Order: sequence, then structure tokens, then C-alpha cells
Amino acid sequence: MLIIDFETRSQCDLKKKGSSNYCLDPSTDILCMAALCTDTESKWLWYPDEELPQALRYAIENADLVCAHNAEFDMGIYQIAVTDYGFPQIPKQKWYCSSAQCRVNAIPAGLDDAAWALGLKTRKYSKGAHLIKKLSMPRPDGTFLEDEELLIDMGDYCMQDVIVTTAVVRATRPMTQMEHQDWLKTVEVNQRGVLIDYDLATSALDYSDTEQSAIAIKLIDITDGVVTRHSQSARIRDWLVARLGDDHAIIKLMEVYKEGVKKLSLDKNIRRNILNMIENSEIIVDDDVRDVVQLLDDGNKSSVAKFKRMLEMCDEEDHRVRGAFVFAGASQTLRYTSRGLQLHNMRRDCWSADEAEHIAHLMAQGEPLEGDVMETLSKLLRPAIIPAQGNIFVVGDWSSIEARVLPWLSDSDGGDAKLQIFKEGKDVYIEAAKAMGLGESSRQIGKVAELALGYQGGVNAFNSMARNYGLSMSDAEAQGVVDKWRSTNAWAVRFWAELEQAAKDAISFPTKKFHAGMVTYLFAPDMMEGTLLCLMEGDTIIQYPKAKLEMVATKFGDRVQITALKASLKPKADAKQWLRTSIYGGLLAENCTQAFAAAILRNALRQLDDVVASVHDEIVLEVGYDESPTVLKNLQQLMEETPSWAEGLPLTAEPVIMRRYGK
DNA sequence: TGCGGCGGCGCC
DNA sequence: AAAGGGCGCCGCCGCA
Repeated sequence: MLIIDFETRSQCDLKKKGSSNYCLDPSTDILCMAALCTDTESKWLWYPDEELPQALRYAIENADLVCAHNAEFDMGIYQIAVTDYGFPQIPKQKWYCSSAQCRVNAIPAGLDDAAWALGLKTRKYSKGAHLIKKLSMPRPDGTFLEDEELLIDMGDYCMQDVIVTTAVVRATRPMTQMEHQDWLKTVEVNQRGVLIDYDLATSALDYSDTEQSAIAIKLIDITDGVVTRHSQSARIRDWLVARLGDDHAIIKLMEVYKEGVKKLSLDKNIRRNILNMIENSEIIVDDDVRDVVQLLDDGNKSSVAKFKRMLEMCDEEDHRVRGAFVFAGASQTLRYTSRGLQLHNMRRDCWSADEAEHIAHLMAQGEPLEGDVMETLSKLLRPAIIPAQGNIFVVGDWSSIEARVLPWLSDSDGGDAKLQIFKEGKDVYIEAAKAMGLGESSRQIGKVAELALGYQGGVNAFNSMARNYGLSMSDAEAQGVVDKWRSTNAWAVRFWAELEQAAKDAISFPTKKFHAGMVTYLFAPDMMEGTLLCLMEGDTIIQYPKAKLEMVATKFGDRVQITALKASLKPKADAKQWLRTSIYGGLLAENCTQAFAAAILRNALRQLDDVVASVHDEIVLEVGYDESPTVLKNLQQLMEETPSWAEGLPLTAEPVIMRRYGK
């Protein structure tokens, strides 16, 4: 393996425009490249004013794998080395990403974070950020600082990055061949990109700026200038407290507890409660207070800022946003994540293609939008993603895949009975309600129970999910549902316990395998100071690094629990160790369910061309209009075909054709 | 001015 | 014997 790292400079703002635009920008150039061959330990530091050393050329040409941390960036920069500096081409399949390797090992994706979490002595040089600011970013006049000494420092820094990368690669397991292929597939999807309706996004951004200003003016007026934007949550909170006093009913409604600490929040749910109670005259307040809460509600239609991001991130020429997907970005479950333009949390409730085009037309004419403008714009987000001229989207999602995977993994009679409901095409939510003795009319309760309770969630999980479906229950009522669901789904309760026991046994008896349903745990004592491996069919592996059994103080007293390092919890800057978390049965159940569903997604993606996006249980293909009927049929067949390693798991999907992303 | 922490949003 | 958790981005705010 040849491990490389580039330092570069550019007038392009990497963070704002994304690495694809950065690499293609004409002002982007290489400052230096460091390389290390893991076979020979040979190291090179190359500057663009030098010839490419013969030995380095040889190492590049003969490497089995060329590895970089976040290799998609280095792949793009490497093209500059090929074009401008005569470097040899590297075949796509040879590229390898050490950040992806970190993620499949469930350690942080960032290079220094990974070294920190692993407890390595080899760490990145802290002067890097300073050097990048000096040498990589343009000065106000657009030119770059040329400084021999700093450039030498930059070379040191670059070489140290390669050394740290090497240490991290050696301290963790390599990606399996399949993981590597799946990573390469992600690169392919990222390079294809998704097309943005540029004119629509531009208009939407324009209208949202105008509307937010209008909201701001009203807020300034009501609060005498204390609050100048709807997003100033702290100022709005303080203004309300000053106006109403600590004991006012509205302030009481705002109380939330975070890790035992009382805070005042005005999030969507709380705003709705407040506005409802005012509406029903359960609370009497003056109009100013109501208006402020209402204006906050109007302005906080999420993610209208995404239009701005779309325009920044897309390629200037073809208007495609590239590099949106991260293979195994969620390191607990190896699900994909999305970055830059976050395609994984676009508002689902949106306009149809016809409606979107009507609104686009109105905006293009400069007509005012009627009704709740921010709401209208927010419902345009998904439809702003479109197929290219002559193309169309084919979109498929699996029907309640997690609700099927969980019972399948449990490998139990009760789980089989649950799967049978799916196999017979019955409504699983009605069946759940019936089983709980609630009658068919209680489908909503059955649905919330099925969605919220499978992973050991209790009253809080049930009620917060219930709110999303307009269901209101007291804690006592909710507890009743929880109890009934657990007694009618004893297989799930048993599975949580089995998973926890198997995981604990695995840690107690290293290198021995312990099973819970279709899930196997194995503790590898030599891997990252002890890693709990969770093994499933389909070559699916998830990891719990530095797992151990330890006494943990809980509100029920001291208990022996599994704890492990948690990649996504970044410690504060002055902390010595990476953060850990407790692990319990319900969490294990959730992790392996999501991980297995993600494996089914990757299995399908592997067999598909023309993928432009995926969202956990959904696949988006962009294909020529004429071939779409065939593609539609094939996609359904592929998605409904259970992989050989998941026999007995019923999968259904009904892909549809879309002129715009959305409905 | 830059950065980390925090509150907030939304999806699966 | 209790437990939703997996994500990423935006904007504000206080601090260095």
C-alpha cells in the first residue's frame, strides 16, 4: 500500500463549495505531496518544482492500493498531478480510503480524531491549521503567499499526516474486499452527482430572504429591537421571561430537562403546545406574546438555507452537486451519511412536480406567493432536485424494512409470526393493535407502538413518536401501551436480553463466539485494545471498540454494563480520552437491525447502474426517459429479491417514476 | 475573526 | 431493573 497526502492551495472555498468543485477549480494547485510505501517504509516528499523521483513513480505504478485519508479529495487533486506534472494514472479500483477504514472500525473519521481515539502517540502536527491559513487560502487581493520557510514547514506537516495515516491504518482492520468495492461504488455515485433546478433554487432563495426580512421587521417592532431575527432563540427566550415572569404558564410549558439541568426551549412541539393553548383560551396572553411565538414558528421552517447550499455546492457548468454521500458514515451501523448538501433529511411533505412547476412559474414572474411563504418554500426543497434533460427518476423504497429485519434477526417463533403478517400482505399496524386488544380502529396506536417500541423504548419513546402522528396520551396510558406491546411481542423483549447476554459473554470469554438469534458476538482482545465484533450474514460486521464490562453508577445503583468507545461523541478540546457510552440490549437490537438493513441496501446498490442517491431504505436512479419502464420493473425485482444470505426475510418495494424528486 | 458549544430542524 | 438512536447542517453566542 502506498499512503499519500496532498497539501494544496486554491481561491475556491473548500468548505463552501465542496471538494469536487475545489479540485476542478482552475486556481487549485499542489503545494506538496508526501508518500509512504508500507512494504519498504520508503518515504518521499515532493514539491511541484521538482521532477517526480523515479522510485516514487515506481512505487505509484506498482502499488496494489493507493491510500489517502478522505481519498475522494486526493483522487481529484491527483488529476492535477497527472495533467500538470506528468504523474502516472492510477486505476480507479486501486484507490483506498483510510477514513472509510476508520469508519468501518467504528472510530472517528477525522485523522487526528482517529489517532486520539486509538490513543496513538503519533498525532498530527498542530501547526497545520495555521499553515493552511497562510499558504492555502488566498490573501484579500486573491494572490497567495510564497514563503520558502513556511513551505518547508508545510512539507513536514504533510509528511506527518502520512505517518499518522500509516499508524491509524496499521492500528485498525483493513476494509474487507466487499467494503472496499462498496466504497468505490459510493465514489462512483458521488462523481455522478445530482442535478439541481438552478433557477428554482435561485428564486426560492430570493423569496425566502424577503420573507425572513419581513418576519424580522415585525419582531423588531414587537420587541422594541431586542429581537432582530427569528433565529435568535436566546434573545426570544429572555424577552418572554422578562415579559411574563418565571412562573407564567407559558414559561412552564417551555421547561425541558437535559441531563438533569432545567432549560427553556421553544422548539416546534413546545411552540405548538403554546399556540394551541392560546387558541383554545386555556392561556390568556397579550397579542405581542402570541405574535412572537407565531413569528418564530413561521420563520423556523427548516432548511430553506438548503437552497443556498444547493447553489454553492453545484458545479457551475452542469449544476450537479457531487460528493454528497459518505460510505459507512454512521460508524455504529455502517449506514450511509450525507454531507455538504445533506440529502438525508429533506422535508418529505412536499409539492408534486406540477405544483412545484406552478410555483416556480409564479416566482419567475415575480408574483407574490400566497399563504405561508416559508412553508411553501420549504415544500419546494425535494422538488428542486431534478433529472437531466431527457432523463427521469426511478425511485424505490423498501416497505418498513426495519420492522421486518428486527424479527428476522431474532430468529424466534414470535418473530416468525410477525414476519408472517408481512408475508400475507396484512396491515402490520392493525394486527399490532388487534394483538394488544385495541381493535382495528386503533391503527395509529399500533403504528406508533411498532415504530417506537422495538428497541426497548419506553413511555418517552412512545409519546415523542405519538406526537408526530397527532396522538396524545398521558404517561400512564402510554405505559399501558408499552406494557401491552411488550407482552404481545415477547420475542423482542427476549431478543434484547439475549443480545445483551451474548455480548457480555463474548467480552468475558474472548475469541469465543456467542449467538443471539441470527447475530453473533465475538470479542477480539488484540484489536484496538479489545473490540467487540457483531457479525451477521451478508459479511456484515459492526464493531464496538475498546468494549469492556464495567461498574457504572446508574439511578438504580451501581450496575455492571458494557461500555465502549463512541466515535460520534467528540470530547471537548482539553479532554484526554475519547468518550465512551453504555450499551444495553435495546441499543444492540437497533444497531444490528439498522446495520443489516444497510447491508441489504448496499447489496442492491452493488447491482445497479445510474444510482444518484440513496436514503437508508430508498434508492434513486436517474435514467433515460425511454428506458424507465424497464428500469422500473428491474428495480422492483431487484429490491424484492431476498439475498441468499437473508432467506425468509420478506422484502417488498414499489418503485415509482418521478419527474422531480418528491412525490 | 475564528472556533467550539449549543439549540434547533428534519429524515430514517 | 431503565433506556430511542442513527445522522448532518444552520445560526447564534461567548470566548480566545
